[in-house]
Amino acid sequence: MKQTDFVGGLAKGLRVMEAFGSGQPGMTIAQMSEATGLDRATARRCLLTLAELGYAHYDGKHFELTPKVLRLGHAYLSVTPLPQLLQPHLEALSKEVGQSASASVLEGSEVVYIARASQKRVMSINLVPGSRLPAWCASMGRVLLAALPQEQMLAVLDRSELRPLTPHTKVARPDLLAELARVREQGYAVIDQELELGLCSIAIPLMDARGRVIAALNIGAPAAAIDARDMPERYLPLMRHVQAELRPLLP
Amino acid sequence: MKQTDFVGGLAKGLRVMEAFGSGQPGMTIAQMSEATGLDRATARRCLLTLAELGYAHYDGKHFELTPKVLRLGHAYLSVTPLPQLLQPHLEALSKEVGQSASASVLEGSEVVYIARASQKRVMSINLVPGSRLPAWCASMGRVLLAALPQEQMLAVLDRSELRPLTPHTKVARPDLLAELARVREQGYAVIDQELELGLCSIAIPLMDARGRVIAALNIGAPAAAIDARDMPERYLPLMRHVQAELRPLLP
DNA sequence: CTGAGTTGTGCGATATTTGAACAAATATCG
DNA sequence: CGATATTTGTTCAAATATCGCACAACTCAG
Repeated sequence: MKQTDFVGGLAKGLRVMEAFGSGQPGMTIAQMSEATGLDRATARRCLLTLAELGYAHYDGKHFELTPKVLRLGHAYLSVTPLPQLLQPHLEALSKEVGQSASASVLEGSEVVYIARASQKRVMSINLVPGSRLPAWCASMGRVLLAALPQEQMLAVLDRSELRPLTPHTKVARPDLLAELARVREQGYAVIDQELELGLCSIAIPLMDARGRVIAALNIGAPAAAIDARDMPERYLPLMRHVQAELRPLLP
Repeated sequence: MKQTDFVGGLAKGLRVMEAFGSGQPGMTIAQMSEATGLDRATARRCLLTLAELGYAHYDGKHFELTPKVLRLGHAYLSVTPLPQLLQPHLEALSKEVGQSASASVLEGSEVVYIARASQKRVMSINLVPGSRLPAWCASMGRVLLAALPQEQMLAVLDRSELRPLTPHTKVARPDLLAELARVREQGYAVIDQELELGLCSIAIPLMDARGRVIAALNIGAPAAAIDARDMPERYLPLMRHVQAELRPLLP
């Protein structure tokens, strides 16, 4: 890409907006400068611009994002067919099994939730469209990684920080590779409290009409409600049904 | 605000991102230029920058947003206490009454959904956090407008396009003012298919510890399931309970 | 009252926006 | 169907705005 085809101000402003996500609700200019690596003067200008446009609020000391930023995510959700198409299926599935159902896509080394029907909260973190989890230790992430060409899959693992999140987390690379091979083989992934204690989940890939994996579908349940080993038998048939139903609808 | 404290490139880029929301999933450079009023060259630079940063995808002809933009909305949702606090209450409420429950705030002349627990789809439009509806004809909007100082409330109505969305929509200004006065009086608003045929809803304001109205809570139901006139009796007690529970928790 | 930390400001150097002109692609019409 | 018209995408140099630094004003704690 040509040097002159890049709008630096936009890139910096987006850096600033993302930086709001990690930290306290209110950020001062200096904190923002620190968090983004931008010059203080630049961070200040970006923040003032966001405030002027109504994306942020400034009380003279702290800046915070306003609900207006939701417009941006909404600009994606409302015109992209995939989330809209999935949502009713997730709701039906969620109701049928009495557990939360979600769909996500792979972005870099993380899965991004694009639709979700929640039944009850079992995770400490609140998952909404836009939430992100490390791919290597989430059920949908495993499914999506397993669908990648070997080379890309390994590249993602290389970039990931394989750190145990619970005592059950598989972190050894050989274990992970074996697990991913098994996932590719059997067409589904099961996670037993690897991401968060007390949470099990099962995921399958969603293919488009040409057979390319474009998203993943999962059901999450409290470990207290069901043993992870029973999840395939209990949930897979329904999930496969949704998978088959959606396939011809995806372009 | 000082002229030099404004980053034009950021403002233009955000205009571009929002413009994706209204239209087809894929936008050409010329369409974007048209939609934003930016010069074609500028629109192109913004789009290429977004593509370079991974917020958009470019196939040589059409640009479309990627799920990465969800990060931005998520930056708001994940650090703002209000949506997080509300979500579990909405889910409990939704489950208890078997209908969808939502929360929203006022932004300009629109309500923005900040949290939602959906039970089944009754509206043709898919509501998610970030969705917007005109305040004057939505139940939560009426509640939030009624809480505004008279002057601001009138200003919002002046800016709104009072167009009937269904045969039931109240559009006459005197009717609306009388309705808003009643809403302020009784502390709740009921909408009977004014926004969409077949949809009824009831909303109440959510106050913070100091009594300021900061958001609204609603329950939406198909007109087939319940007569709008029965909603207060059936749903208000539970909603008031949530309202009272939340009030001391809101800063 | 000091001093560390933070915020606001002015300015030269640098990078970006602009608008028109050109090239490529697509649509229109005889 | 081919030629012309129209739209679209791209390039370039001049005009303009931004960047980051250094410094001043301010705030808050000890």
